[in-house]
Amino acid sequence: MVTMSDVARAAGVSPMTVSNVINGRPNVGEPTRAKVRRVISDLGYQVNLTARHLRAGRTDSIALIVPNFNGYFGELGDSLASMLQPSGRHLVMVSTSAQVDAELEAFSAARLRMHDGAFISVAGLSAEQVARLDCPVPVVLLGERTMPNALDHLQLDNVGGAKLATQSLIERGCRTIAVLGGASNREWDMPFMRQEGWRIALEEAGLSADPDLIVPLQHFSSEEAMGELASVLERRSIDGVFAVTDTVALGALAALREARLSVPADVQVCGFDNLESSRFAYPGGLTTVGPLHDELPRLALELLDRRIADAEAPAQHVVVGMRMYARATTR
Amino acid sequence: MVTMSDVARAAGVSPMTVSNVINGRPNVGEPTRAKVRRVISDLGYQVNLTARHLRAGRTDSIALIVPNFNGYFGELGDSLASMLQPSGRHLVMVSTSAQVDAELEAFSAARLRMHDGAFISVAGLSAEQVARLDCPVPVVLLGERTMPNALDHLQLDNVGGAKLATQSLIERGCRTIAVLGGASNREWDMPFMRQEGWRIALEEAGLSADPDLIVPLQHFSSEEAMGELASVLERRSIDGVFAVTDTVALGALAALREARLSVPADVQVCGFDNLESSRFAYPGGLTTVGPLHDELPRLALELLDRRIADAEAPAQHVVVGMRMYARATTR
DNA sequence: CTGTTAGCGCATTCAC
DNA sequence: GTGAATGCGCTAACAG
Repeated sequence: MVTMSDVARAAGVSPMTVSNVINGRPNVGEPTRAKVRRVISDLGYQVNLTARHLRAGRTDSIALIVPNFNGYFGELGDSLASMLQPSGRHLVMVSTSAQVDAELEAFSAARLRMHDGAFISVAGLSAEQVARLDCPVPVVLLGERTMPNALDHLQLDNVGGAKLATQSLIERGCRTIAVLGGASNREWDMPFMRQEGWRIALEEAGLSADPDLIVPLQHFSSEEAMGELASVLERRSIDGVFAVTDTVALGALAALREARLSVPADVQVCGFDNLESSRFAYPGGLTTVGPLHDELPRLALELLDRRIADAEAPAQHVVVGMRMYARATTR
Repeated sequence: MVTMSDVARAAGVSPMTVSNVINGRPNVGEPTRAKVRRVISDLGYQVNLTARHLRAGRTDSIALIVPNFNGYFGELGDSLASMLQPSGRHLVMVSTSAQVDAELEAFSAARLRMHDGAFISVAGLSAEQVARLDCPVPVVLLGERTMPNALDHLQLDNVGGAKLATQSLIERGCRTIAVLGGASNREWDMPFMRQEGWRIALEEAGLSADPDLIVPLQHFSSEEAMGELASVLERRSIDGVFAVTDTVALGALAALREARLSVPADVQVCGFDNLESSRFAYPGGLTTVGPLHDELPRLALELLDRRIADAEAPAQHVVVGMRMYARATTR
């Protein structure tokens, strides 16, 4: 491998001058600069980013650490990547496969230090585990869960969004609304918060939040959702489904089709997330709730850049408002 | 930050002994090992992976460099990430936003050297540009394009898959089949190869490959696909659509719905990729072609591990066979 | 079993 | 405008 010293020797200058040329520092004479440039390209020299990082402490990379690459997080990654482009930084996405031990490792100080900053989305860790995290670089939490600690935190309005979704189903005539992907425990995690929104909306409308209509899921996949809703449909009749994610809603639509129920005539469906692909779901787009387009990545980047600029700034907790995207799975 | 020397000093040993403990090397006495372990945890020490990389030349990370995170590549990333888990390696995904300059930078020796190996999916670079790539670590090309060079290369059978898709539409009665996302030029890139499969299938069946039925796309998004197919439907009638990706097919289904055409009665649709979510598309899953489940990531990892084991092994070009997944968008 | 020496490739500091 | 010295934190090779 060709190093900076090799270039320096070939150009008849010191390594430091090569470094100055590469980093565009001013105090190098034009002839020297040109000479060095030539040698660099002749030798095909490229900086060793690892050595630079060790020495200068900068990587120009930002990490996005999430439970999986597909669906919601993939879209988020694409948005963030394009937003980082102008500043010359790179987004690298890392998946924890939604496993607690993989999360702990990916969130470790050692791994975080590989980047200039990180967005981390916690799936399995408890609030206490997150509070114990040692973050050697600026970190913004993209959280479903409520995180009682000193990190910057961007959170979707889970309860509000779920309430909005459920209310719109009620307004459009639903009376028996299942929550697909409801809570399997009492923790304030994503399923529980979205279920809370469902419960509150029902109760405010004078309807009862029937526990029999809470359908917990393990993986929140379309396939699992389809199967679980199918079992519900075998034992009782419903006229609305609030799916806790758009991916889950996709499975719900499939189950309803199998059961020969018409959407939105017999059963109305509302999702959560507003995925790009949801606009193209049958029969003319999935009704769903979500933040304004690109609002979440924009705010996330603002939080991170603020933290990078001032490591001592007080931690901010920002809640992203949700709005309705009424499409064809509701009347 | 606490370094290895800090730990060594506090434990009354040399840095080398700390290193030996951390890396689980055998020749450390049990009492010393225990002592060092205690100090490490007391001080909250964590290895500096950058320094380790500089010194030892190993990162335990594999890069997956792709045009975007969403859809097909997101699914691929999830598969590869779980396959790498057992060997203790981590997948990091990097997006080039499908831009040529971003691709050149992401594929640069400097960036590749940050990892123990890389899977790279070329979107914009020409074969000559790829041939000039300087790869300082093992690299496997995941390519649509035919790449005439010395790198290991895993390629979908684009022509064969497209032919299979088109043949199945013909067998099921289609006579006027549009290729949505066809070629906009004469290069052997993904759209051109899939269009070739379409052309060959038609001609083998004694049908003509009408250029008017070739619908080029720029971004291969559902939205663009929907708009472009809508214009086609305004000017002529068709009874089949071969969409060059499942994402494009989703847009096609939406356009057909808007035009009040029934799928599969009036128009049949076949995609390409077999995305997870395609199984849940209306009306009972999208008919599509794709490799066997996880065959592509499995073969890709085999190629990479072979290359890691033997840098001098001859380059392999592997073509992944395609099969039909007949679902409800065809009769 | 443990310690010493040396250096990975770069950039900060300061001298010329 | 340019160069020499120094060290970021770690580990390979060897000495004891």
